[in-house]
Formats: sequence, C-alpha cells, structure tokens
Amino acid sequence: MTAEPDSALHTDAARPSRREQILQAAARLFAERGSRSVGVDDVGAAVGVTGPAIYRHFASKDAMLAEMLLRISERLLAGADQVVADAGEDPAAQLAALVAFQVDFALDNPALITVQDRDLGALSDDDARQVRRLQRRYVERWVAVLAALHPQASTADCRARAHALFGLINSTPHSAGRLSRSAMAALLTAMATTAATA
Amino acid sequence: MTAEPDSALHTDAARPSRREQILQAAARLFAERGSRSVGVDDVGAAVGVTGPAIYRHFASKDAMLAEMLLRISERLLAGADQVVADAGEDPAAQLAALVAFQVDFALDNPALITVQDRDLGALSDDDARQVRRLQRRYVERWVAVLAALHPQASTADCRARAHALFGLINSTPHSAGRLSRSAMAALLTAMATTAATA
DNA sequence: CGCCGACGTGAACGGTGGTTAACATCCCGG
DNA sequence: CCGGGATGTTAACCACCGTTCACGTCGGCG
Repeated sequence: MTAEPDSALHTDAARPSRREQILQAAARLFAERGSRSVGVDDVGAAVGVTGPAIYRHFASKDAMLAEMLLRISERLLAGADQVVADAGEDPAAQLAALVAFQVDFALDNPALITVQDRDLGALSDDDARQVRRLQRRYVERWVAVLAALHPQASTADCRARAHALFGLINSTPHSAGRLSRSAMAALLTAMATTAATA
Repeated sequence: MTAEPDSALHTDAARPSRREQILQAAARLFAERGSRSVGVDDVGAAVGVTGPAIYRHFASKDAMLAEMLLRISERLLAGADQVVADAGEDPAAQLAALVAFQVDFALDNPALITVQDRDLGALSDDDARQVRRLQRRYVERWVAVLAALHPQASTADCRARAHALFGLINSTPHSAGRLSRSAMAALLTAMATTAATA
C-alpha cells in the first residue's frame, strides 16, 4: 500500500516533518516495549535529538500517545465508511471490503495495531473516552454488516464476532514476517471470511 | 470450569494462601492498567495489606510478574499435551480438543490472557527467554496438528494460522461479558474451527 | 512461659524519568 | 543587516515508586 511501515500516522505523506518523525518513531518504540517503558530520551534518540526537544512539538508524552491513538481511530473509522460505501449494497461484498481494509491496515501498520490495544489504559480519562468512542463506532460498522449477514444473530453476538475477527486479523504483529505480505494477506482474508460467515 | 476467575494461577486451588491472593490480585490489576502502571501499593491494597508487605512473599515486583507468566505458559503447554494425547490420532479431533482447551482457558482467565501478551516485554531478558521458549513449544503443538490437517501448507503458513486462531480466541477480554459463557464458547469454537479448516 | 519465625507497618532511601528553565543556533523576512 | 521565531541542548528540579530498614505483633512449639 504505502512505502514505509506504520505510515498511517502521516497527515501529509510527502516529506515527514520532525513532528511526524517523532510520532512514527514513538509508535515503533511503544509497540516494542510499551509506552510506560519508553523514555522521552529514547524517543528523541530515535530521531536524532535529545529528550526535551520533544516538548517543542508536543505538550507532553501523554499528548503524544493521545494524538497517536486518536489518529489511528479516526483513520480506521473513516476508512471503514469509505470502503463500505464503495462496496455497494451487498452485505457479503461489504464484509469483504471491511476485511480487506483491516488486513491491509494491520499488515501496513503492525506497530500501531499493537499500541492501540495495549496502551489505551495509559491515556487520560478524557482522551481514553474519545478514543473509545471512535473505536466503538468502528466496531458498529462491522456489527451492522455482520447483522445483515446473520439475521438470526443478536447484536451482542455480532459484536463478539467482530472482536473475534479483529483478533484474528490483528494477530499479524505476533507472527512477524515469516510469510510474504501477499501470502499473509491471502491467508488472513480467507480465514476471516470463512470465520465471519460460519 | 473453576469457580473464581483467573484461577489458573492457583497451585492448590483449595484455600488460596496470601501469596496466591497477591498473584491473583496482581493479575487483575496488571490486566486492567498494565504492570508498569500498577504500584506495589496498589497490589497490596487489593489484598488488604500495605505495599512493602509484598516483599514477604516475592523477591521483587518483577519476580511476581515472572512467576505469573511462567505459570501461565507451563499450564498452557501441559494442557495442550494433555488434551492432544487424550484426543487420539485424528488430527481433526486433536484440533477440536486444542480449540476447546484454549477457549476454556481464555474464558476462565481473561486477565491472564491480557497480561501474557502485553507484559512480556517487562520481564528480564532471562525470564522473557524462558517464557518465550514455553510459548513457542505451545505454538508448535498447534502447528503440528494444523500441518496434519493441511499437508500442502508450509510450516510458516501453519504458524501464522495458529497465531491467527489465538488472536481470534483470545479476543474474549475485548468483548467483555455481553454474551453468556456458553454462548461465547460456542461462537468462538465454531469460528475457530471453520477458520482453521479453511 | 518464652523464644522464634512468619507476617505486617511506617519511615526513609535512591534511582528513574517527565518536565521546565536558561541559554545557543539557525534561518528567514523586513 | 538585524530581529525574532523555530528548534535544540544541557542542567536542574521534582515527583513517583521500588526497595530496604527498624520495629511491632502474634501464634505455635519446645
């Protein structure tokens, strides 16, 4: 999809500003060791500056994480709306589009996937609420499609289904790179699709 | 399966000693907020003592986490060996047994599931290596069964499949309790089985 | 009874790490 | 050319937290 990994953070993908470099480096480090275990100095060093230089670009370390998670959530939600709209009326086609989108995102942004579900708890109550709202809306897009595919299933059932599919697709950071990207995409797509229609 | 949640930590399930109480409370707190964000005072308070009292039972906070993760990994591996042996020679039956086992474990010990894949990085290199070795052996049990079911698939392929199935089944902590335990078990089992044989 | 080990407490210590302050550098617009 | 804003650096500050210490209590056992 895009050239560099975890590029979903970039607002303008042209030439990454120092600010974007920091966000991307932080995402990688946070994914590897957890946000609490990564010092400001580590993030700075990763982009060639000292720790306090971060504060020229972000109000705090927490603000960094908050912006990171908010951007991911917003991007996912916007993407879901996009691909569902483009898929037409057929629920099966909509599901296929959602799966393809999530698979692409997971393969392109493994670090963001990891950080998003690990460091949500490190956010302030306010930021966490906002991220959770976006995530919930994203899940609802899936639930709507799954409900159309399983008319007899309850909403709670569809929600659990959606989370199970996320878990399946987002497993990519765990099985790191032994398979080619295309093979991985094909495998995950096949498994997710059959699991969704079970 | 067992009465209290995340009871897989208990060595003797009879009357939990103070030591076991601490481990279980710590597991819950670690799962909720991450081990780095939980102070020893928090763990102590959760069992009705002050922070330093912890050191009457554990050498350090890290040792607590290490024992927690080691126990989980050992228990999973032993369980896998058990159920595979009991399932006979049929790969399909073996897979069904593994799935049922993992589903039961995930539903019984949501906190442990969360901690295991979130706080591995907080361990010392030595402890982390040990846990990873056990986890790898557990994965290999799955890979062996999946390879028997998919003779044409490569080992890397089967490994990715296994991780995907773990992600699917271990999604339970995310879709918390809107569904009954039995409904959840049935749903996850069905999805995992169809995804595995796709 | 009297000792001793198990268990717990409050106080103190020390390192780590986020954050700020004070001071340079560089570049661009007037 | 000069001034100011953007960007960095080093040093210092301060809060938090894991850990240790000195002390107290209590229950069992010789």
